Order: sequence, then structure tokens, then C-alpha cells
Amino acid sequence: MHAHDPAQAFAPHDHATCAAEALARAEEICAETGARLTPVRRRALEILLETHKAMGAYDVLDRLAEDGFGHQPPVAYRALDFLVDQGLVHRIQRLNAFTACTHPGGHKHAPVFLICEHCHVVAEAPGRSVQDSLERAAGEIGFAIERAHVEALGLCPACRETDA
Amino acid sequence: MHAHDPAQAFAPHDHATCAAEALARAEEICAETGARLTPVRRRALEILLETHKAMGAYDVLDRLAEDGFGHQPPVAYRALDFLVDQGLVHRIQRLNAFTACTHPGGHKHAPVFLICEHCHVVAEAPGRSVQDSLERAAGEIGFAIERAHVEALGLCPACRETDA
DNA sequence: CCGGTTTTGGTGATATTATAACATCACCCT
DNA sequence: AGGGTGATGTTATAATATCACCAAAACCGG
Repeated sequence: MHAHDPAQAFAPHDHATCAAEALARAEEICAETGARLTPVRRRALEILLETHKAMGAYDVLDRLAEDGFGHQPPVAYRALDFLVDQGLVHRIQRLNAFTACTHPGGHKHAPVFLICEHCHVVAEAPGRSVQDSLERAAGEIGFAIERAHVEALGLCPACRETDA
Repeated sequence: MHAHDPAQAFAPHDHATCAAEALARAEEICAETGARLTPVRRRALEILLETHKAMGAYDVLDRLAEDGFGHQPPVAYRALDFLVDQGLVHRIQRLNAFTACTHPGGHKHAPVFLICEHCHVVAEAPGRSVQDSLERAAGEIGFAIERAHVEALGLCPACRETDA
């Protein structure tokens, strides 16, 4: 599986490479924009990149604390807020949790999240057509969308078979 | 404006009628399914129907307490959970808040929520085409959607003009 | 390099949102 | 009446998120 296939998160893949590429890409993006990927921020991103499951802010915080960073909530929230602002991490509203973006920098990408209720992996699907429908529906009634969150709960391909 | 127009929430309308119809419809639905629209539950729904803004559970709780119901969080959460289960109320993930459904009972409706960042009104738009795109996108990678949340932030027609 | 400014990070306290666990009550059915 | 069920109340606590304040580090114009 190519590293940029949609929903790679649901398929077996070379995760070390997957994470390393995302991290490298994150560094490029920050370098380009002048944003500072400081140690806490970078570490927070690494932690999120370890898994395709979404992590709560306090889980990230615990990990950061283990690594010698502060152990108060703002430490995690500030790092996460920064990463979300840079588009390197997404917040999954449904779970009050965060997941690293697998293909950051994608030209204003409007992600659609698929959340497996069985294995808890979160994948980003190509959301262009969904966002287009959304824009159209909103446009018809004169609503101007600034940003949209699309999150679907269900079963990923692997868990469908397991459960069935 | 007809009571069932999409996104009526953004347009001036006879809200007393709007709320009364929704409440009547809720009673029908509960009668049909045997669900019990008890006093707290009914009151919680009435409270949510007073406005098209989303309300937090604790706001609803305060109102319920004023009306002589219990003043502990479970009182509100249980009533709200019931209403959500019956499809009479929707939870807006983005806001950790709740809004009454303006057209309950609609044939397994898969709503798309439009949240105005200026006036905070939440409207439900017809989401068929959005859900279809979503199903298609998920289907392509073998993901089986159980339910989806689509929430868009932006400006409603009225606030677009005001702000502009 | 200096000094002012901004950004970042640490910490304690607190706010907000949500649930667990258990007791009680009301109703229905027999 | 007895007993089951579902609804409600209450205490306590868990989980998530933010505020306020300070200190240190990075940046920037000279």
C-alpha cells in the first residue's frame, strides 16, 4: 500500500515509514510557514503518530509528562492546539480526541473521518465530493460554510469480517 | 415560510407554531412507539424548542431545576439521552450541546447541521446528497457507516448581510 | 551584543461536560 | 399485597478544557 492511499490507516502498512514521512512533512510545513515545531509540539505529534487511533488530550499529556515535559493540562492542550492550527493534527469531535494527519499540507484539505467502532482506528477519506455536496446544500439556502466536520462511525473493512 | 422548509431556523417564522408542531409530532411519535414522554422529558424538549440555538446540558438542567425537577446532572442527561434516542433531539458534537429536531420522525433522516458562528442558530439542512457522497466514499474503501455526523460552521444568510 | 518585545512553557487553580453507583418511587401486572 | 420494571433523585466522581500568572527562552531592531 502506498503511503498516500486513502484510508491507509485501515490497511496493514509500514507504520514506521508512515509516521516518519508525516513527521518529515510536518517539519517542512513548519519551516515554510515559519511556525516553530518546538520540542513539546514535536513530541506531541510523534506520540499521535504512533497509532491511527485517536488519543485524548490527557493521554497525550501523560506521555509528555513521562518524557519530562510539564504535567498540567495546558501543556498538552497548547501543543495540540498548535498542531491543529498547522493542520498537522485533527480533532475528532465525536471522541473529544485527536489524531495525527496522515497527509498534512494537502492544499486546504477537507477531511472526512471514518471511525471504526470496533478497533477504534480513525482514517481520513477523500472528502472532496462530500464537501462539494455540503457546499451545494448550504449554498441553496444562503449559508456560507467556513469549515465542516464530517465524522462517520461504523466498521472498517477488517473489523467487518471479524465481526461478521 | 412553511414549517417544514429546510433550514427554517435561519428565517423569521412563527416560532410558537414551529415549536408546538414539533412537540405535537414528538407526542405522536412516542405514542406510536410506546416510548414514555414523561414530564421531565417533555419539559426538556419544550425548553430546547424555545430556541433554535443549541443548549448545553447544564443550561437545560438549570431550567428543569427551576421548574421543580431535580438539579443534578443525570436529570438533564437522562432526559436528553432519551430524546436523542427517540430522534427528537440532536446532539451537536462541535458544541457539546443539544438542539431540538425541527421535523422529527422523518424517515431515518440523516441530518446535516449548519451552525451560524454569529447568531449561534443551528439549522438542519437536507442531507441526503451529502450522506450519499459519504456512503459512496466509505463504500469505496469497504467501510460500513452506521451513522454520520455532519456539522458545518459558518454564517447564516441573515448574519452574512449583517457582518458584511 | 544589548535591551525591549513576543512567544513559549510551567504551574496552580478552576470551569465545564459527563457518568457511575446506589436509593427511592410509581406504575403495572398478577 | 408481592414483585418486576422503568423512571427519577441524589451523592460522588470522572473526564475534558480553560484561566491567570509567572519565568524563561527566542526573536529583533539597533
